[in-house]
Amino acid sequence: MTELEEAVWSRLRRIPPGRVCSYGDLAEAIGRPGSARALGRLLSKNPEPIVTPCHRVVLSDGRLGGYMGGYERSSQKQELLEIEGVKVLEGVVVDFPRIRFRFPPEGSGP
DNA sequence: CGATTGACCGCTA
DNA sequence: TTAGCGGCCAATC
Repeated sequence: MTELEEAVWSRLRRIPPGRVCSYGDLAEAIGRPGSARALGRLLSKNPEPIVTPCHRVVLSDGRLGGYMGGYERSSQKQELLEIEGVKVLEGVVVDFPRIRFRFPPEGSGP
């Protein structure tokens, strides 16, 4: 488990149910703005897809993006989100800017 | 080592 | 407004 991966999982676990963030948001939160695509690569090999809520990470325009290795399983990503109360229409998170989770500035946590 | 790949992002036509 | 395209960074070949 690399240090980068650990940083990613720990931030991911702080996103509450019913909220989502973008890959770019996550990248910024771990102090690596611009590495959104690289993070997607990491999430694609997420060892524990349920405990680590990688389904709460979507594209910056509100589209779902991939899940568990590719775009094929994004429907399952949608189901998980809807269970948490996130509405999705036509593969797009409804009202994405409003339910978007803002990561607290670094140092404000434990 | 360099080259390629991928669950992305933002600008341009 | 909607497509397309290049750039980005970390892992893999």
